[in-house]
Amino acid sequence: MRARSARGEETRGRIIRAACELFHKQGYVATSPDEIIEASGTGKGQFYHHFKSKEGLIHQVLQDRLEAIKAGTRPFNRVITSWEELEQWFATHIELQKSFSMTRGCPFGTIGNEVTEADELIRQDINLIFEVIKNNVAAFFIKEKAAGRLAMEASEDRLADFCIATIQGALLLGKIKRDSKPAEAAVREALAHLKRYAVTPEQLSKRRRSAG
Amino acid sequence: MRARSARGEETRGRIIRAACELFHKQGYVATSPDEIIEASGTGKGQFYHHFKSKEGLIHQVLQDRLEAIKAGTRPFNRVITSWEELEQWFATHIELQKSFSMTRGCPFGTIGNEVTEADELIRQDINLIFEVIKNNVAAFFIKEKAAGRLAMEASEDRLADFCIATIQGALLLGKIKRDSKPAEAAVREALAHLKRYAVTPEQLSKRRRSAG
Amino acid sequence: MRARSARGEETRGRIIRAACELFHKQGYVATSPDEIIEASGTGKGQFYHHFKSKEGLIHQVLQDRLEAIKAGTRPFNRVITSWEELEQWFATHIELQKSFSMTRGCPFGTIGNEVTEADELIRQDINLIFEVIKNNVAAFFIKEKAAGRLAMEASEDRLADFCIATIQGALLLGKIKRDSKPAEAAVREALAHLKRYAVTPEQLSKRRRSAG
Amino acid sequence: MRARSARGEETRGRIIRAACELFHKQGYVATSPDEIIEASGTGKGQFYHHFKSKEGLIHQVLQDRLEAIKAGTRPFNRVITSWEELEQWFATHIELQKSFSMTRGCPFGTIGNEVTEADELIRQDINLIFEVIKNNVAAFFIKEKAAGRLAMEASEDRLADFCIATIQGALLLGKIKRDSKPAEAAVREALAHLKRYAVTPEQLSKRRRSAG
DNA sequence: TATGAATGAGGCTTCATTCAT
DNA sequence: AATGAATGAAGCCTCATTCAT
Repeated sequence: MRARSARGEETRGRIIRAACELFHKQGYVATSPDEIIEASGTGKGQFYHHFKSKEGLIHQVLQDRLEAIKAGTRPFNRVITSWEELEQWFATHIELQKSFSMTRGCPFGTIGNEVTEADELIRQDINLIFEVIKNNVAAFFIKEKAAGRLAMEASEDRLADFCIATIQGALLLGKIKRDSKPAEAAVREALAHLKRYAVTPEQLSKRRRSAG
Repeated sequence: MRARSARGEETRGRIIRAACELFHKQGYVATSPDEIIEASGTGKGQFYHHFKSKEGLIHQVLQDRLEAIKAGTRPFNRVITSWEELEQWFATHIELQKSFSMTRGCPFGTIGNEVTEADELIRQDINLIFEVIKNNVAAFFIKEKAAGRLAMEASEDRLADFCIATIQGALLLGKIKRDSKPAEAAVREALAHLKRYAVTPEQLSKRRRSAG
Repeated sequence: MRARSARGEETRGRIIRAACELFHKQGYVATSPDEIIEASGTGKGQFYHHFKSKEGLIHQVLQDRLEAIKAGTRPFNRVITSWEELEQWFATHIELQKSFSMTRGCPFGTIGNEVTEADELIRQDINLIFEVIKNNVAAFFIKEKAAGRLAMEASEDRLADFCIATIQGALLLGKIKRDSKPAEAAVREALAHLKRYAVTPEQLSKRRRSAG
Repeated sequence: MRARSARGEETRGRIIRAACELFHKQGYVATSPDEIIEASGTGKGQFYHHFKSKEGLIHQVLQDRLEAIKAGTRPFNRVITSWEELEQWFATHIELQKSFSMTRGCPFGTIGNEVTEADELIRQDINLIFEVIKNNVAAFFIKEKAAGRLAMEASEDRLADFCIATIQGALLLGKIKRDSKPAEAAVREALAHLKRYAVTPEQLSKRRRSAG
């Protein structure tokens, strides 16, 4: 594939960023190409030059986000290596929400919530993003289990789903109530639950001894 | 105020029901008055005869739902009197979702997720609905605690928020994945957590003895 | 014709008064039956019970005004018997306009200005009203001339048209400028003109002497 | 700002001209965008591409007229240099009205008559147009006075307001009566009044001699 | 690559009127 | 006489997209 010109790439990026911001703010259904064009400071033709349709743009926006998530540079998708970092993972989401005065939910949850049976492609894009995020969380539990620091009865997969569900639900609650407390309460309980699966060093050594 | 004529009331009801169904299916942003009019088999003017605007209709739809919830007749807002019923409360939500082939989320979560800063009135309506639902869940925990069947350190309020968040997140996840398993996984973990706060009869009698 | 019931007559009157006020404020094109119904505190059916259509109502409103004008009770259509009263006739119009903070024109001029070729009936109603008003003004000039107090070369008819035109133009100007000064300036010049036709008592006695 | 494409400019012009004609014929309240679109042979979107709203279009139409008036090319806003031309100024208005079989008033008066408190911007546009027209008339009186050909007691400003009011009133009367005679009568009286302020050459030379 | 003109379907709402009670 | 439900055309405007330059 021929490399796009720097100029074109920049315009494309501006459109994607403007769209991303607007989708987070008001969802994609409520966001019109005109609004994105206006916000990105481009012309009408540029929009359809870079994206074949509004749906195509949404796809590209999500691809873009997926890449960023895979890169793992953002706080909420950094590799989790400790319980503390898991705690931070939850906290970061709520901090983001607070930074918008509790008026927005999760950027991906917002989009996922909007999809209908007609938006199958978008659903798959969102699904992929959630898959990657989930795998990141699951990886931590897998690693912990492998190290014997997680109770045998814990299902890493289930715990990851539980994490995703809790944070999504917490953010939705926060947005609906315009209040961070219920979101924090939910997260607190979720963490309490997760930590019960953690095997402490003492338990671990005792277990090893008896096993030995 | 004099009672509305049966004729008008029926049309109004048809519009509300059609709207409710469409909002659940595709959200209120993506639903046009025309679509509701078509679905309810009314004329264009009737919509604006009964509701002052689309926003007004959304408000009425939510008022209507609120009344139904307060009445407590639907499975997901019936009074919860046992752990089994709590479990059922979670299950009912997922059953509803399954009945729509996992293509929809929670009717209220869907709406709540769509609200922007411009829809403050709707946000408040949704908030009220969640408040009522939460109180119903919280009431169970309060009752259990009063009976000494819930650990002292459990916060009934926080547990209720946790329940709401978990089920909302689970339904959203289920919709995005078009799969009930992750939703069920999340709910299973949530229930496991909640039950840890439960005090078993044996524990209870032991505790009473030592207290006596 | 059977007399209408007092109750019905009252509703009819309320509608006419509300319509009259709204037509003056914003013209009849911009005024909807709904608005009139709302302002008169009636039901939808009453409107079409008393008037066969919006146009029919306009006609009735103008008939109503015509009667009032013929009765000659309002300041701006009282019989004019002196130059002072003519001056007052002009002033009254501008005072009315001032009482609405210069936001409205003449109630009849406003309607007359709106008529199109499609509103032939309304045009005739308005025409009749202007005819009666004009005749009232003309009557003064006729009386003055008959008494020898108006220059022979003055055409009573033309002067009356001139009065109507001037006051209508003045009120329109006042409304457009939201300022009474230009309206007053126009009226002042008009009066200056009219008075030049007046024959003073001295001129009159001199003329009589020479004629005798 | 870069010049618009010839293509766009032409469409825009067609819309403005169609609107102008319709506003004159039936006022702006009674004229719908659809009607203008139809008359200008454009598509629906073009209307809102070129004008931000119906009100925006009205504003542009008036701006357009204002420019034309300032340019002074049309008969009714050409520079007035003699009493004969002033007479023509009045006559031209009535001729225009006659060309429409006495079914229309002044294009600007019609619009000015329709404005309500909600149309403040339009009112200001119309006001500006009347200001320019008035200044043109006033300029004649100012010039005449400067040349000593106008009575000292004449107020140029007041006379200009008087001219505007008279012609507006005359046109309204003409439209309401569908007859040019009352309008002509009013104008004839107005001119008679104005000419009384004129100082004839004989008076002028006599005055100069006595002053010398 | 870039601009914005053009298109027409559709979105939300009001209009004027008629009908049933 | 009175109420308000019903109707569907129309009003103003935005939408998503394509086309011409």
